[in-house]
This record gives sequence, C-alpha cells and structure tokens, in this order.
Amino acid sequence: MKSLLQKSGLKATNSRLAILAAFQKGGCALSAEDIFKACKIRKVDLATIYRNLKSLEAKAIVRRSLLGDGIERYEFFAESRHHHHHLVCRQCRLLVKLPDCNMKSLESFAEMNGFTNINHQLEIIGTCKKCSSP
Amino acid sequence: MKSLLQKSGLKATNSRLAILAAFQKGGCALSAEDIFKACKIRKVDLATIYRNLKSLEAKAIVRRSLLGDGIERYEFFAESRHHHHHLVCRQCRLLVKLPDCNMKSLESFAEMNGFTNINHQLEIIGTCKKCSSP
DNA sequence: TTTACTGCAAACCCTTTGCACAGTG
DNA sequence: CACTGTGCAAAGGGTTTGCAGTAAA
Repeated sequence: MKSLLQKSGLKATNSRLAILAAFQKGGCALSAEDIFKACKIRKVDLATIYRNLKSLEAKAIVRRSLLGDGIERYEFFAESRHHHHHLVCRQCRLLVKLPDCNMKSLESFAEMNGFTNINHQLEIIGTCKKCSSP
Repeated sequence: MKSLLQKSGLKATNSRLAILAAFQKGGCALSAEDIFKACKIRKVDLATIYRNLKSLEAKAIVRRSLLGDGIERYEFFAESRHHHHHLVCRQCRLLVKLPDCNMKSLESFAEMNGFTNINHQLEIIGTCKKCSSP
C-alpha cells in the first residue's frame, strides 16, 4: 500500500493508509461516510477523506461508482479492473456483484464518436427479495 | 397529457402540464433546474418541480436517469421505453444517444436472484472531441 | 367542499473550500 | 526545509419538508 502511494507521487500519510485499509476489508462500493466510520479509530476527518478520494481517483487507485442514490461511492481499482457491475436494491441498497458483461461494442461506438478515455457504468436496479416481502 | 395525468389519478394542474410540456420539447434527460428554466413563464416553484418529479416517477410517467454528475435527471417514460442509454462527456455533459443494448441476460440474472421490478441504467462516460482538444 | 397541490422559506444532507497548523520526503 | 496533507469550521449546491394558502374534481 505504502509503495503504491509512493509510486503515484502521493505521500503515504496515515489518513491515506487508513482509507486504503478500509477498502481492503470493506467490500466494493464505499461511500465517504462508510470510510469515515471504518477509520474512526484513527480519527480521519471527513473532509480529508473526500479530498483523498479525489486524489486517489486521479491516480487511478480508486474508481468512482454511483449506485443511483445520489451518494458517491468508490471502489478499489484492482477490484474494478474486471468491469464487474452491481445489482442494487432500490430500498436497502443491497449489492450483488454481476457476472462480467460485454460492453465492447458500445465502447467502440463511443470511440467512433470521438470520445476518449472511455469508462462505463451499469446499474441494474430492482427490489430485492427481503424488501419486497411484507 | 391531461388525460395521461387523470388516468394515473394525478390532478391535471398547471405546474404538471408545464413540466410535461418541458419534457415534450426538452430532450431526454432533464434536471429539475432545466425544467425550472423551461417553466419560467408559468413560474413554477422549484420545490413543486421536485415534488412532481417524484409523483410522476411513482406513476411511471417519467423515469429517473442519473448521468454520473450527482444531479438527478428525468426522462419522459415513453422516450425511455426502448431502453436507450447515453454516452456522456465527463466535462461538458454532452449527451449522445446509444443504439439499443441487450441487457436481457443481466436482467434475468437479477430475476434469478429474487429481484423484482427491475430496471437498468447504463452510462458510458468519456471525454468528447470538443473537450479533449486544447 | 374535500382533498390534492402549490409557494415560500427554512432545513437538510452530502460535498467542497479557506485557513492555519502538522507531517512527509 | 519545502511542500503536501490535515483538521476545523464555514460555505456551497442540490433536494426535501412544514405550513398556510390555492385550486382541481
């Protein structure tokens, strides 16, 4: 972790190590708040978390991932390399990982339209079993 | 439009008609602010727009559509019936309509996982030609 | 006339920013 | 030591809510 940061030109501070540690155990789509709670022992400020998520994203160490509830979430980049996406419950935000999807043709459509630096994001949203039962 | 509202059990008020009119001429992914501007002649309050977008969504007259910038957007449901999605420029939010995509297998995966009321949303995000040129 | 809807203003929540201090390389 | 990163507090922007007044059916 430390060397990952140094390679990217970011200083290996306590806050950053704590944030990365949260990703390592924390599952795949963490909000700033989630990370804040996970770092409560080291008392990392929320503003610091937001700032670091931005700089970690800029270095492609984490990746932004919106799940449709208006809250920004991030995943560890290594985790997101295989382009997996999520199945999200509209109500409880239960996350199920989706099997790999083939988005290649759409991405080449994007390229043909002159877009560069292409990324994609897919949500399948529904109501999970638990939330639909009375 | 009027009868569409009445069929859904919503009163056909001026505000709602103005909002629906905005969708009819306004393109396919409008934010509350966009609609607010489009309704400025009839002076519809922003809060009213937000409330109506929620109730129109509940009646499946419009559909929420996030484009990755943290702003809620909505499209007229008839427009979204063919499951088209968007190609979005990271910077200027230019929208390009995508050709139909086949999401069926992922949706049936969702069904097998007990999800109901399934919807999906796809973004392909990149930098458009204009924004990438200096 | 009843109930749904609206405008206004204030509250809310997530996120960002300014500033002085602290820690890393 | 130079400079990046941090905590704190305050501001920002989009969205929601309470309440009293208004309009649709």
